[in-house]
Amino acid sequence: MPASIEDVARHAGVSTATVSRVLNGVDLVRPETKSKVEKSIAALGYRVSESARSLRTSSRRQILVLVPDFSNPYYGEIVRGIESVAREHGYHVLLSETRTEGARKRAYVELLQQQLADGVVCLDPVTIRRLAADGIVSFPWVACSEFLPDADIPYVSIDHRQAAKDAVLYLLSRGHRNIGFVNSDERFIYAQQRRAGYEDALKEAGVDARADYIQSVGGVDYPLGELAARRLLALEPRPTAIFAVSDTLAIGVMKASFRAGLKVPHDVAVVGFDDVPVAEMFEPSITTLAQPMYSLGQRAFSLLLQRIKGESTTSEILPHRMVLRESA
Amino acid sequence: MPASIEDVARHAGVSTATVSRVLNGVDLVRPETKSKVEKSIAALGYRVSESARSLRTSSRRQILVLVPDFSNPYYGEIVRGIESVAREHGYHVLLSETRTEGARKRAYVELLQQQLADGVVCLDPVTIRRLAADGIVSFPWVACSEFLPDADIPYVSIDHRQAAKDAVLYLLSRGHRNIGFVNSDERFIYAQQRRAGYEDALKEAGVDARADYIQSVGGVDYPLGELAARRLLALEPRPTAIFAVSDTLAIGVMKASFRAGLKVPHDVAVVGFDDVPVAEMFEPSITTLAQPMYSLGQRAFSLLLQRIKGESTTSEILPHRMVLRESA
DNA sequence: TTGTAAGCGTTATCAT
DNA sequence: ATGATAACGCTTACAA
Repeated sequence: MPASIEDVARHAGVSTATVSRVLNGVDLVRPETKSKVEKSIAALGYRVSESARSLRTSSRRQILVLVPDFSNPYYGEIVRGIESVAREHGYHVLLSETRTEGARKRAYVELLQQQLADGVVCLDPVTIRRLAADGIVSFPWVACSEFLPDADIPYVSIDHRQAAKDAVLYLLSRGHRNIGFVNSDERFIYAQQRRAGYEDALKEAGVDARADYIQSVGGVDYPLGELAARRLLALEPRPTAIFAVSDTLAIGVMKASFRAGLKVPHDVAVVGFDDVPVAEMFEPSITTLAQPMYSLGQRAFSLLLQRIKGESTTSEILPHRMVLRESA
Repeated sequence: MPASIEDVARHAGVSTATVSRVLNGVDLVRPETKSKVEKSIAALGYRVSESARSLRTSSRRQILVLVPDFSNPYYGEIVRGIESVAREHGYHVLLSETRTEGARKRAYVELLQQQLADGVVCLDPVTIRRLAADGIVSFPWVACSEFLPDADIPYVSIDHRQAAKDAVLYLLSRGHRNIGFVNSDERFIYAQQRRAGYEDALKEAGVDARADYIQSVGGVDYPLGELAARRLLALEPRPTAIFAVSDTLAIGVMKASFRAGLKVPHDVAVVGFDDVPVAEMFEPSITTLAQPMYSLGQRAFSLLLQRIKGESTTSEILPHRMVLRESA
């Protein structure tokens, strides 16, 4: 049996109220009393029961992070950011993967029904839409990376449209006119915005957008990138450059290009998105749009904390950055 | 204010004990009573307070997973396995990254001092050693992937020695005699065992082991793989094959090889370890030793659950598998 | 089959 | 500056 606050109180010859006071560093406690209590705490190896504290304060000091895919380093970096600042504020991080619809549903129900977390950072586009559609607005949650422009839900993200435009503008500046676009799932805002950015750049350069140059494959897994590239490379005229909305897709695109006997960037230039760690290591190394994943996570938690405290919040757009490497 | 069990009881015209009974599906409750209660629960939108339940049962139905690096997909897969079966058993997963010594220390202290989790799955070699050294044995925890052979701590892992031997045997069978070995940190058991496997294979083939063919670089980050390769490739005679103890290191090795103007596998064959998703996508695709990451995670949780329940447990060795691709 | 009530370990209000 | 004590919402003997 672990020591309770009462054991400490008895040992120190004070009341539990006093022990609680030194525990929480609130109110005035006479220095001598305080050190007496601290000695007893040490002597008994006492640790406060988080469960009791949670019940009493109705706060778990935990947040839930909903992640589409644990094995995607993009999300890993964001989670790192979230955790780093959560920890600073005494919060712990509960993780749920929403890869499958079943998992997503369970997570959703738990999120709403049990109060095991004081708030939620949601990285999953589908769940974000669902939360908004269900009008979940009193519960403290924020969107990160993906978001809803018009809903009243705080988010942290980048300017996807401008970022995509930057990428395509770069390709145009290198003389490319036939530029393929590999998108994930256009139901998602980030995907819509990146597509808009792609089209913005083309229009600005006076280049006609060809519908068949746009491949939306519904996800960001490697094989989907290969699939998109196979389709794109079969087109006439064949694109001389391909912009993919994630590094994983870009890798798939390159793989398919190699299989087709094409050299990157000589025969087809490839630009990715995210700048995950492996982007620098791939052969050729990947030219990509870097998102500040770690900061995205940090800011998302800060926003969430404001919501938890009931303060008003305002969404944030963080800067992106184009990283020039070998693939384009 | 969310409805409490008392509200439900009042609404249904029964006692809180009865509500609790239908909540937990225990004891006999008359079907009519049960449905009456269930109606009230639905009507009031009642959800049990996990905090109160935790306090009462002194179980949080949460486990803590200590992970060296979130952005490494190897750990991501293991965490997925852990979470999948944890969820089946009604447990939630708390995540802490132990990348830095500071984070590691904090996590360690929290692990021991607060009872915010019913148990721990530890993936971090350093923390595993520390827990063992500190004689933490009454607290329910298990090691996963890394482990301690002689300590009395349950673990799930693979036969690292045999796996490494398999890899090197394969290289030998392809005619290689000058085989470099890139290890991470030989303070860790898995690293020691893989090195032993490397030496076993050499000995079995009657090939002399050269000390300078072994590079221990202290970690598995990409740049460390490049570093190791630069050293190895400067040797005389130059190794014609390199076995690295992780795919990330293997990728670094290949990168450095390309930079040195060498072709893989023609000039230098490369074998990795883990079979992370990108191993198949790299150019050339990576021949590697696949670990059953997902199963590792699943079994680790199962073992932990046994410990939590106070049942006796026995460590498990899961099968590995060599995956032949293009790099060797 | 159901109800009563004690108690889990805190925090916070009100006295003193 | 400190103490007594009432919650917080649940589970579980024990009683009925």
